[in-house]
Amino acid sequence: MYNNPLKDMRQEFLSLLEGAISKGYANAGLDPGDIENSIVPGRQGHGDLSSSVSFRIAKTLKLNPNDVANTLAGSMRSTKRFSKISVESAYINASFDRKLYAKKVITGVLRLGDKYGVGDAGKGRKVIVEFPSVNPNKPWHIGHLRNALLGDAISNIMESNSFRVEREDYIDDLGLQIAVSLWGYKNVDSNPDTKFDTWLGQQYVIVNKRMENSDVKREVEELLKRIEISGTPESMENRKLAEKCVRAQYQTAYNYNIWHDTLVWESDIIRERMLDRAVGILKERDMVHVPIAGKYRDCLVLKLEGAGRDEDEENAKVIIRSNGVPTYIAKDFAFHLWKIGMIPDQFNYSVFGEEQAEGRVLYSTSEKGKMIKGHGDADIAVNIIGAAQSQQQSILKYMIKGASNSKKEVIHLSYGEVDVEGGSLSGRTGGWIGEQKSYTADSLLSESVSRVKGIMKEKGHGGEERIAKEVALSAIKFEFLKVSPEKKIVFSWDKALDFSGNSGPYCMYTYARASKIVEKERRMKLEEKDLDYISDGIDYDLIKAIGSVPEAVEKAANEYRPTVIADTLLDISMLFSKFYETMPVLKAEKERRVRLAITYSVKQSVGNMLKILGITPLETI
RNA sequence: GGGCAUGUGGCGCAACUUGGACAGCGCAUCGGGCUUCGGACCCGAGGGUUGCGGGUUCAAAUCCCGUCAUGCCCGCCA
Repeated sequence: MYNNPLKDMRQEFLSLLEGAISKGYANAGLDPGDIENSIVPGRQGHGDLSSSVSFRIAKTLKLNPNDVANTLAGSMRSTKRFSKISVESAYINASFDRKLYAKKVITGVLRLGDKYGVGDAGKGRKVIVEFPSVNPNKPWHIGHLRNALLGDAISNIMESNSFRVEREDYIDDLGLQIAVSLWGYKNVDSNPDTKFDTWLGQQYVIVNKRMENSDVKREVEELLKRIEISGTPESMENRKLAEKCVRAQYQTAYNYNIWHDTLVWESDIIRERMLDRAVGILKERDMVHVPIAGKYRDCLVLKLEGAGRDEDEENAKVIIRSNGVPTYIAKDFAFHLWKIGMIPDQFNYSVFGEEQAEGRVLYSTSEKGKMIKGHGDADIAVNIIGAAQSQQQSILKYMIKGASNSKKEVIHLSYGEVDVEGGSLSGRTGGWIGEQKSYTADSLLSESVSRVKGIMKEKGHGGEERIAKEVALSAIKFEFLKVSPEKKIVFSWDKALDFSGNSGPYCMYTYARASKIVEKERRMKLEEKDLDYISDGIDYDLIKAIGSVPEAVEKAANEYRPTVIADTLLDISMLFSKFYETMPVLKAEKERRVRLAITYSVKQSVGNMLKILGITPLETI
């Protein structure tokens, strides 16, 4: 069911080492972890796996590391999986038996197909991934897009490790920003002349300026109060406006092949009185208090580490304001307790909007829907959220830790903001609008598609819309996902529209070329004698790279880093290009069958990994 | 003032979490490959005191201390 060739080899090497060490150097006092960590992939010409344990042993026992290595290598029992174990500069280098290893990798891919790479680390556990949670009064800009792409990729990665995944989007339909938009909608303009979210976002910038007028400000604040009370006409108008905007935002999401399972509305958290329960828990655990004097008089304030003197502190954290209105973090806290099952699911759900791809259904919390089992109550809650909110998130984590005694995990996957040259993408001041093109996810996609069409034309390909779109998506997604999340990105159109080099289209091209070769072979077969025609060159390097795919998938999940997938994908793609250049497949005679099998394995691995990154592999581009 | 993140050839990044053999890749530059299975490709060359200074270690881009630079956060906003 699962296959992890490299991990198996690593484990076998580990047990060989352990055996030898327990025979000769049991007194060195090594942890099994030390030995495991000493194993690294072999460098060029130094075998396939290497261990540096001898240094460690030599150190504690005051011996010569090279002697230790030789003794260890000498006393390791021989196995058929390793063809050679040698010592070089005190490193113990193990070479795989090429034929055996190649067979294991290739037959694994042939057998598992689309499931090659899948691991079982998350079996029986559920994870909720929250992304991108854009305020419902503006379009997704490229910063939100980064969030969404990360969230989508993380979700796929977790699924590839057999976790049950619920993809969630939190809609913050309360608060000042939406009150401003609603006020504008009622008093300034309600006739959109373009896509609704874009129009509303532009209007928000204009109305925001009017807030400098104190009469307007007062009216908006009045409106805000009414919105926050469930059941008022204003709250219903507000929800309607927000839903209209969210529907427009989801057109963007669908265009990017991004989908969710659940939409959770902040106003529903209030209506369902989940907040009361959450605050109740804080009170039970004695984590909050109400100062009787000072700056925070009559507020419900969180007791931070320096408990007892919060009322003197400048930066105490308010949970409920003196006027009784909860702050954002209060609602987020309640939401998170729901995510990890500390507050039972009492939402009603209804189906939201048009159907998503592949018949997936998007449920939305709502007043009128019905109870549906299966939402919330996860073992791990992953929150994809901008680095600017790290401090807030650590307070949130502190609250959850204090309120819960379960082993459930809340992960804050923080990513660096996306800036544009000389500015930020502020929603309030309209930084996202740009000078000529807006920095929205929509315009990035349409610009990229027309760029791809141009390239296709140059190369004499048809320029089909569907293909151009998927290639453009591959470029955009790969570009964002190959950089570590914590790094900030400075966006420029030149860079964004340059698809050369380490790019999504390069990987797509690999997939298409491999597909072309393999397309006429209905059934891949591999016989024992075919293995003789694997050389010690690029063909074997390719096999090794393919063999490392399952480990990459596992690592990506452990570290919540899609980069690991992107790197492996590039690795295989680059090796395949070299292979393609130097080792003919269809024209080969004796080697034809192995090379076909290798090519098929490339296609399968690359395809599987592209899908994990949210990219659709195409056989023709 | 406190906190978080980042700093790697001209540019964009990888390797840092778990210290291991010569710091990888792409762009740009220069020089090659008559498009044989798809040239959105491949091969070669030049280009690095991994911000700086200490320390730990057989071994440091990686760990520790200090320091500098840049960005962000620190509201009864969300």
